[in-house]
Amino acid sequence: MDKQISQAVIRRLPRYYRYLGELLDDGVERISSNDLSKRMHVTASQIRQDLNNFGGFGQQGYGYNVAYLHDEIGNILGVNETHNVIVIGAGNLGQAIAGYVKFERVGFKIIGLFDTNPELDGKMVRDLPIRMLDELPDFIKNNDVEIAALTLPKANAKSTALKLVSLGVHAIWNFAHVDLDDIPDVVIENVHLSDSLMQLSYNITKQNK
Amino acid sequence: MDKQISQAVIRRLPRYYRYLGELLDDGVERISSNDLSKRMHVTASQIRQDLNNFGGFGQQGYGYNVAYLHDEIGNILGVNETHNVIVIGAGNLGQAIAGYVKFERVGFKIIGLFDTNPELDGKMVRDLPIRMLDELPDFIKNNDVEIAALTLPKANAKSTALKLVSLGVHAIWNFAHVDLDDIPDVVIENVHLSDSLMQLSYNITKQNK
DNA sequence: AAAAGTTTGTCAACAAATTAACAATTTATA
DNA sequence: TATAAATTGTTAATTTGTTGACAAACTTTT
Repeated sequence: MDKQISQAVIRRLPRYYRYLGELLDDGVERISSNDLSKRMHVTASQIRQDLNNFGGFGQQGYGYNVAYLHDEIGNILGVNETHNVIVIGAGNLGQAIAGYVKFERVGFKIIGLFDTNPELDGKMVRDLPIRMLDELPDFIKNNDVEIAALTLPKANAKSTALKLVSLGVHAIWNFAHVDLDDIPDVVIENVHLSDSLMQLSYNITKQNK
Repeated sequence: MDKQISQAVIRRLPRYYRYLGELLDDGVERISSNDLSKRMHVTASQIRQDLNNFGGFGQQGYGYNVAYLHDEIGNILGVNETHNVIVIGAGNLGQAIAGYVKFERVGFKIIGLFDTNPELDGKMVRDLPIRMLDELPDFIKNNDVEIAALTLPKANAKSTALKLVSLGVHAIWNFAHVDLDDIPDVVIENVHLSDSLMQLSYNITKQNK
């Protein structure tokens, strides 16, 4: 058992989830892989192949029930449970991420915001106080922190990540532009805005040739 | 000619560029694909294969000259020229992106920040005034705007993107969580933070099984 | 100056991912 | 209720991407 699912498939799941959510909002009850493929600009075959990694959610001659499939993918992604999140680095990006998780993302709850700058100590960002980094050990001990978003300069990212892991944080959502992939016992998701912007730049440059 | 380079390769280029930049900062003069592969945790074969899509930058028996290769990849990515950027949506994320591009990314210059909320009109974000969206046509006419970062609610994303394209913007860096891939004559780079967080969630959930 | 050691660029082999095809099954229609 | 149409799950074929291998070319050592 425990067939290994490729990251290529995992990367597509949130997109399916998003489209199914929209269909749900639009009151669509059922959809075939063919119809969905047209909306999403992917092949129907890929949709069926992807979904079948996790089980047979459809029915021949009928298609997929939108509400059911949406919920099932939600389960697979783990967004039907709540994950507590703290943000390390209360700069612009940190505050933006904190606000984003708070207002937009069900399944995630933002419970703490930390920084090293003493001038920010106690300052409220919406209804969360900015705390100093030395409060981290106690805070994590007293709260069930699952995910830490790292929105701080790359110089401090690695050491902070190691500290977080040693304190019991299971997952890091890394916005610092440095790779954090050789840390054991933790799940890392890198968001390299820098890389993304360069990819855009490449595609512009290519087009102008 | 004009061999099509796969997106898999393009996605790796910024990472090479980043590592080469660090080597450069550390004063390293030359590096072999083998040494680089160990640092980056990829195969040497992949590095050589990737680079050779664009030309023979190395030399047998010697390896790659760090400064030269860094510069060449910079050229390929188009980050050795300056691209003007405007940000549409002056919320937290918009301000964070504006600040990020301004202070961190050479090759990109942030020249405008727009919003629809009249209360924000004229407010300064660092040294940039927030402008109203109806100033866009004139602004774009008078400035060489290449990239627009979209940091606004998804409801307005598509229509705003279409408007931007009709005004002559070539590229969109899209942070709204909606796909903007069926717009012609424009290069789109989607940054779906939402998808990224769900991938993280999946990997946590998977690990707990 | 010759020999030994490195390391690239590239071709070939292999692996992974995507797409196509279709039998089995269900739904819809007559 | 029988027939036609639709659509999945799954296997097979194809395409794409990655890794291995090695001759050719360069660098370093003796």
